[in-house]
Amino acid sequence: MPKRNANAANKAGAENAICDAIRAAILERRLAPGTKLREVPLGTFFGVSRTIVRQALRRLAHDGIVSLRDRRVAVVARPSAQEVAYMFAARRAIEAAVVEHLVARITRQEVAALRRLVRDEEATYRRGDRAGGLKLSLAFHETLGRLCGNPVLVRYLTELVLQTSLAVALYEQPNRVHAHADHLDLLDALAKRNAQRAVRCMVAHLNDLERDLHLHAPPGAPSLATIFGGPAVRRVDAAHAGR
Amino acid sequence: MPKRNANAANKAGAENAICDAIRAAILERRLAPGTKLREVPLGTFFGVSRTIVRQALRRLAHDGIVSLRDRRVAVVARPSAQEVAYMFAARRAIEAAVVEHLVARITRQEVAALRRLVRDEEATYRRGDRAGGLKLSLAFHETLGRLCGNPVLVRYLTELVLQTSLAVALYEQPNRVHAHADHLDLLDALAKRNAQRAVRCMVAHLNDLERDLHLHAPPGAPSLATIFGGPAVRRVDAAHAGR
DNA sequence: GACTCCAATCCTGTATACCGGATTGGTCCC
DNA sequence: GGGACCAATCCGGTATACAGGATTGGAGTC
Repeated sequence: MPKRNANAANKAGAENAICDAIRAAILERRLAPGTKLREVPLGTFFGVSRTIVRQALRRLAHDGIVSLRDRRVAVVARPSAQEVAYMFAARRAIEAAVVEHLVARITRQEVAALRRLVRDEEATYRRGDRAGGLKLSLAFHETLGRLCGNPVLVRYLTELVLQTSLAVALYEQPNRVHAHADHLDLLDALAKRNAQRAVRCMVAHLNDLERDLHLHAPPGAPSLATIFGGPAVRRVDAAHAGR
Repeated sequence: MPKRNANAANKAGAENAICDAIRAAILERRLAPGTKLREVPLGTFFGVSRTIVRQALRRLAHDGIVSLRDRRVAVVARPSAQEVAYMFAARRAIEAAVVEHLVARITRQEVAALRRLVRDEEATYRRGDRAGGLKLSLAFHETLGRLCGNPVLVRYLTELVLQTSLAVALYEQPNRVHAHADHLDLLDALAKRNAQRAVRCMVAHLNDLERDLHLHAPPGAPSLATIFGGPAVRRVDAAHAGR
């Protein structure tokens, strides 16, 4: 919960606070792609000057979730279909590496904990809480990363998970169902230390995720169609049927 | 060549100029790990204020080649042995992915160009120009990245190549010989579209590179031993032999 | 003679002032 | 009535001023 901490905030960590708040807001779909991020209002809200906000925005831009065109207002990134393809390819590479590392070093306890996480995720989805389920799903991937023990891979993975999350927000099909089985299959392979199968599971899982996006259809406009629930042309056609 | 462009510089690209200059200086071993990077002198040299310098340093810190402790002067990063191990592991993952992508899409012309590059590198080394050879060796890896066509992977690769370069500067053995054969083997496998062999070549190549570092021995001090050509203790012992 | 404590200086962190381009709303013209 | 031009305002880019912690050289003491 991004609480207003105007005067109580320690100056030092303010930049991290802003970054975290924006990252969280993106993950939780409270910040849609294309949303403007003005420096002064953000600074006022968090009780710091533009300097700090600017640093935070720069960092987020480097992480690929904020677009920082010259002399123009910063906006939440709206990756093109092409860019989404690239980031999924990169994510396959990174997560495959994570899984390979993990096969050698994961413990029974960790597998058990992950299984619990997946079951929790499944239950949350079944309960109809899509936002919560999504968050747990991401937590699954990030936990895998942390367990693999390589901070460099973790950094890249975290970055890509965030960007991917943005991509999903932009291109997802509304009635999509999340495949929980994928995660369990992967855990099975990990538990049996079957590297090839584990990697194949992970890659297949990410392929599914990507395939379920519809990367055609223009994200050109700020997705008015998404806002109003369907292609605007339909409605106009219906209203002015005689034309 | 980082030329002083104090007044002639366009303000806009100054930050990039600083980043590029520092990156180049690190690659060419003109900036040793641990070197202090003070904001004011840099700003004076490049004809901009601390604001720009600070942004550049921040970016380089994000890229992992500058260390930015709080309230202290920025320094060129000196990765620990542990961190070096992590970055090599990550680099193996990324470059393996690059090679895998490349197998499917590389053309005969591109292979030929790469072969020329390797021969050039070999000749440069043989001529005794170690700096030039190193640069061409890095160019080989970056060219592979660019040809693979995925900008995300290229970004990570570039980052890791730079960091690795820093690691080599810190831990290399002075009498090391560069193995040119590795690159040619890799090109062979690529030309024959043998993905498995190509990946194995690349991984082996990076393993060799890492193994030839001596990651023991303290990089704790700014490496006085390196500066004076040998372990300082020896000299002291020799001078005060009776003690 | 060497170690420690202290003060002057330097350097970084943050805020803010100023400049110039982008944006938007109004007005004029077609 | 619609579209294009223009001006006022907003907003981001850069430099700079100010504050506080780090560093270093010197003086004092054991």
